[in-house]
Amino acid sequence: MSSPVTPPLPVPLDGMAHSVAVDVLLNGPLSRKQLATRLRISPGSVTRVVKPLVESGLLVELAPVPTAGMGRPEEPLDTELRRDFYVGVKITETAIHAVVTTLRAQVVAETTHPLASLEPAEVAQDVATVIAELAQRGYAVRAAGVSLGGPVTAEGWVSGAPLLGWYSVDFGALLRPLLNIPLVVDNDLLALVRAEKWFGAAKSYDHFALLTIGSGVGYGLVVGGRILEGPDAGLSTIAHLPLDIGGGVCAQGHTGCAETILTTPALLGRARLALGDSITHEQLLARAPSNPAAAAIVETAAFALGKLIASIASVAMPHKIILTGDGIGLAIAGAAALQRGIEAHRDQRAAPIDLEVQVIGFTEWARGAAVSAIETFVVGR
Amino acid sequence: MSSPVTPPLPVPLDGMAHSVAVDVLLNGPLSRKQLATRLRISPGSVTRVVKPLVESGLLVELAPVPTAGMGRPEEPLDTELRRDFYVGVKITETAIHAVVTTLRAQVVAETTHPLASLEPAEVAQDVATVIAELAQRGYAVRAAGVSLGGPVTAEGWVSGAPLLGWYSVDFGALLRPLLNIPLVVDNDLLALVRAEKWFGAAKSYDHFALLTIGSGVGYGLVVGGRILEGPDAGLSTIAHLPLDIGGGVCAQGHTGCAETILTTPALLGRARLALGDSITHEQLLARAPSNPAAAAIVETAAFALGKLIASIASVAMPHKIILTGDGIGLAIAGAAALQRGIEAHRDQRAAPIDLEVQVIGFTEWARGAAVSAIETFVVGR
DNA sequence: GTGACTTAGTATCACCATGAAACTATGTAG
DNA sequence: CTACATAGTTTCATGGTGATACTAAGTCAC
Repeated sequence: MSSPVTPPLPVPLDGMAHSVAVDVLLNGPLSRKQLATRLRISPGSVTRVVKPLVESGLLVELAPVPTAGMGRPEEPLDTELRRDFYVGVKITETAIHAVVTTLRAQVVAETTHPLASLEPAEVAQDVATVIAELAQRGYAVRAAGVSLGGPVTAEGWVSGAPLLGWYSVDFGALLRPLLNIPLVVDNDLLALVRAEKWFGAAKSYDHFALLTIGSGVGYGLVVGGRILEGPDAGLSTIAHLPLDIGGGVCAQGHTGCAETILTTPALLGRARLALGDSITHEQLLARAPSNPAAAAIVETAAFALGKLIASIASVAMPHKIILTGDGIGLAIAGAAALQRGIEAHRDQRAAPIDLEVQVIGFTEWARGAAVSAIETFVVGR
Repeated sequence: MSSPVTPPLPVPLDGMAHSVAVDVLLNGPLSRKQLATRLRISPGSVTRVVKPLVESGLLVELAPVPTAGMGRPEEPLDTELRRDFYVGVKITETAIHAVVTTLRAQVVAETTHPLASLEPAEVAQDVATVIAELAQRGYAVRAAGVSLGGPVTAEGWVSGAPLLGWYSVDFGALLRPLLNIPLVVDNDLLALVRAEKWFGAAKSYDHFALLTIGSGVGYGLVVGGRILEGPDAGLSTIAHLPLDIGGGVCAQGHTGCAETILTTPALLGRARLALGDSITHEQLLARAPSNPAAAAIVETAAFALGKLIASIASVAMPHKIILTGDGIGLAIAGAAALQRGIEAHRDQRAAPIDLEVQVIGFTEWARGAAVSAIETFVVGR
């Protein structure tokens, strides 16, 4: 597992130095003057704090920016992004998707490695191999984040990952000895939330929700700038929210759960009864405009999705809701029905819902895992 | 409006002095040793910070407590509760309910004043009269909190209070000149949340939800120790959450909203169709054990309430849910059905819901308003 | 161009909240 | 009565902070 790794960030950075470094990372480039205003400290303190950060190479001074008005131009400071890199790995039931990112979570390399076995020890070996291979491409990788579908403790113990067939697996303990860099194991959905929160569409929001649809229904919530991380957070219990008394019965015996209506398997189950066994998710969505039976299936599900979004808006009161996941095509094909579903259960006096639909792929999921590492080892939770 | 008022708290208290004063208020009595441990400061700092607080009379030293083990006994510090008092006023469509509380929100006096008119200026006059009368009983009232049903801005502007018929009323501006103490106007439900958070059942929780049923459905959420106070927070938009496709139609044209099922008017509407026009809420609940028609109405509603609670648990993920309000009898009479409603839509892997049912009256609503004042002018938000 | 002006960033210094350490106070155990 | 344990106080050095005066680097008017 050799890789061109130098020690991680010089020192874990004390209070104000940490605040400055994080502010520049997340909102940079920033001049000293801007930092003083944003962090509410005196100009003198900024000078004192910034100096060692520039000397250590963590921050770099950019060329003075020509100001519009009078006075000395500002000298923006930015994070040095060519020095430290991070690996993010998303484990699915068929493959390992890995990316290398900068400290600002920009993807600079990626790879996919098919999984021959789902045996935890073998997967750990495969993940270590993939990380070593990426590091050999010349990136100084400082830490790794690995994500998977299921609740994970801070130490990397997986209580249950149904799609992988893992139960009570201490994946962190399996993988950590195979790496020579710090490792964090995270729930995949929470990792995606972290990416949106620090570097994504929710960067300027400290109160938002993320909802994913696909093989399951995923949900994460950020309030007051903090990600909700209780034991239930990785379970996506929202999948059992009541949406339709006429819905099917879920694996736990509930009637009309979100997961009996919104997941891709649920959609395909209805579609195959109506349109034939061979139909795929894409075909179902494509046929909706012309085929009444397909349209009915899509619209019913999209309407229910709107109800779910309205419920989230009323209960969690987020300022923004990001909707994404492999099954996001439903929200696009059924956009009108989705909007009707929202309106059917939204208080008319309430603020309109700021809903953002995102199409993402494996890269974004893996990037989320990299952000887990950046958050854990650099930004701090 | 004369009242025996001395200036409010000496000084707004700086950082660590404030932390110490608040910790003793909320969790006292506490010895200096305990404060050092809890606030993670050195013993010397505690001595330095505590001294002026005792000298100013805000804190008092209690008798040394005989310790179990060896060593010098601890000398507990407690908040002086006989010096500063606060008034809380809840305005309903029929009356003003007012209480005087200590700094620790213990009710020491209360009164009710019927409202002859709902004209805002006249109500303001009545509130001022009630506050003056309470102050004349010998309590040095430092600040007042007033709560009502509807969204209120920080300055006391009421955008809409349907039960009072107030729309765009600057009640703070009307009332403030009539008082000689600081005033805060608050949403009634948020005020109740504040009382639970600082001095009530949720004191040890920094993440909980409060749900009330009665003439409407009220909802408040605390996450990370902070009360959600967006513009929608006072609207209780949760009243439109979808619970039952077979429910009635609400005033906004939605089908199966929580408010068409759970509110006392909704319950009575169904009961009068089945059991006669004269039945009251109490009678309906009392008859449920023996009368199948009454039982069906109660159980259907309680089941739906359980679904609502499960939805809150899944979406907001609180560690505790407090259920209360004038219509709380439904949750008691229909306890079994409520529990079935929860189980019908709760992920089996999720942690059990810590549900607390509270029976409260006007006193508790008014006390909430007093806590609004204490929070605003003493504890800080 | 030159000097007045404006704004960014730096150097110096007094301040003060903090923790470490030594000390005092007040109890129990033998 | 002495040894000991724990609470609380005093003293003092430290270090992060803002105020202030300063330097740096530009624009603008003439």
